[in-house]
Amino acid sequence: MAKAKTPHRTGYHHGNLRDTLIDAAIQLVEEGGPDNVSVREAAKRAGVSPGAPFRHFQSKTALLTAVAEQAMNRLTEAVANALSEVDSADPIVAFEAIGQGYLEWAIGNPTHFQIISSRTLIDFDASDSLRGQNEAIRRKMIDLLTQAQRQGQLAANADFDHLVLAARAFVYGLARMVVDGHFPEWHPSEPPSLAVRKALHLFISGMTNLSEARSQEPLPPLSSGRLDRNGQFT
Amino acid sequence: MAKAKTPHRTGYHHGNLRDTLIDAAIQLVEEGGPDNVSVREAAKRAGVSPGAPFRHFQSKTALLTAVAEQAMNRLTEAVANALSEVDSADPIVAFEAIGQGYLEWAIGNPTHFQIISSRTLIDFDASDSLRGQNEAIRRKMIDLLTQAQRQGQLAANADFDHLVLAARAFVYGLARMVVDGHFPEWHPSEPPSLAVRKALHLFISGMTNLSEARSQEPLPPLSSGRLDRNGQFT
DNA sequence: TCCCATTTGTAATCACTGCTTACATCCCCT
DNA sequence: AGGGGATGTAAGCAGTGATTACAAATGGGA
Repeated sequence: MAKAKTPHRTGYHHGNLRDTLIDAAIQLVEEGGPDNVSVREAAKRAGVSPGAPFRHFQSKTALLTAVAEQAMNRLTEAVANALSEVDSADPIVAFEAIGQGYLEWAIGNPTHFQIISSRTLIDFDASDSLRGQNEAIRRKMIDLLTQAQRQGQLAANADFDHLVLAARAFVYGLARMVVDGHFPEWHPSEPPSLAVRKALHLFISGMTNLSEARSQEPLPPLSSGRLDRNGQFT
Repeated sequence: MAKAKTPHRTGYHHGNLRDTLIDAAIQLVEEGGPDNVSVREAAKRAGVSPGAPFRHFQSKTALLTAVAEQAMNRLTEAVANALSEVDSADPIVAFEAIGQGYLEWAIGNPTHFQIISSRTLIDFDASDSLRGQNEAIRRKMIDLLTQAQRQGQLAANADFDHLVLAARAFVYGLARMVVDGHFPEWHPSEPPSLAVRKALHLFISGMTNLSEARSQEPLPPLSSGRLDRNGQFT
């Protein structure tokens, strides 16, 4: 946990308000999702006036960004943990483990997942930490695919950029479906944690068996009509 | 558009406030996303007092649900349109077209996509229309996969449930990545509309070339440690 | 040791939100 | 013609993020 070493409130001054506010915000997030966080309530829980937090955070967004950074640390940790438990030299197995670790964390921490995935609740671009950890995961994925290619598990002309994009989109989509509550409509018959593992395994299987022939076929044309901003074809 | 046939305001009564409010809400959504919608502002634009909308919508959620129903109509239309333009008997081509139509609509109408995908802004379960149209698309996907199987394009023991789940997750994930603004981090080199098409094609290729052997391998084990609600392994 | 600038808190206030209640007005049906 | 139900208004509640002027505590230099 975000150890807030509070040196006892001395009366007027709090002592460690910044960290205490982050902890309060985390608590609020866990109780009722990102929308349950209000600066006032965080201040109240820290035993402080409603205006005090703004000495430490320029805005509510800044507070939630601090929460996101902690959440991202834990996600990175979970992924690293999943990787370290792989007892195989097969890079594809490791690749799948990343996805599995990501999904387990997202499903186990849905509200934190929502926060790090949002670009309206937090200021992602302003955080070196958030951008850096995200990029680290992406690099690891590319590394593993490169290894797989060297070992002949991927076609020599495999399209890494789109492969990584596809893998990320797939895992992100699964996580969001669970978190957004879309599972009842799309897969009611099984607990999400299990269905997600099976789907992931299916995806990895498909990825490694891409025949060069079909994947090199020309793309189907765009729909002839263009979409206007109301979704109508014109 | 949601033709609000307004029979002239007679002075006190509005005449067609319900539809007018929906239109105003749509306008607000298009201007600044779902968060830009406020009941008061919709009322103001309809030229009516702040309390009036509550005669027609029990809550803000109910108003947004009405917006979602209109958006869903257009999504269904876009998908149907994409399907009708397929000039091939290959069910896999049609399957890809559904994904392509979905993605084009989502990218072209990001805020409407956000609304129909949310389960907090709207009351999805309470709307027969929303549930029905969603289910119709899912059925169509299963139909096409069934045809593909009959024609030998999918393994005889193909796992339809998880295949449809995977396809849906993949397309949903791509759409959300675009809409949520994750593309700069994951695929900065290309316009999303193009990258998305390529990734989709890659996914479809992988799906149809699933070797039975690998996809029937046992699942890798769950991470040995369990995740607590803070994302820590215990 | 004292002093004062800096840091960190308070109090009051603003504009905005969703929503409710009591009351006014108008339309339509008998 | 008139009354009942539908639809609007006015006023107001509690809660929000954020800003401002002011007060208190802290700690480093003389």
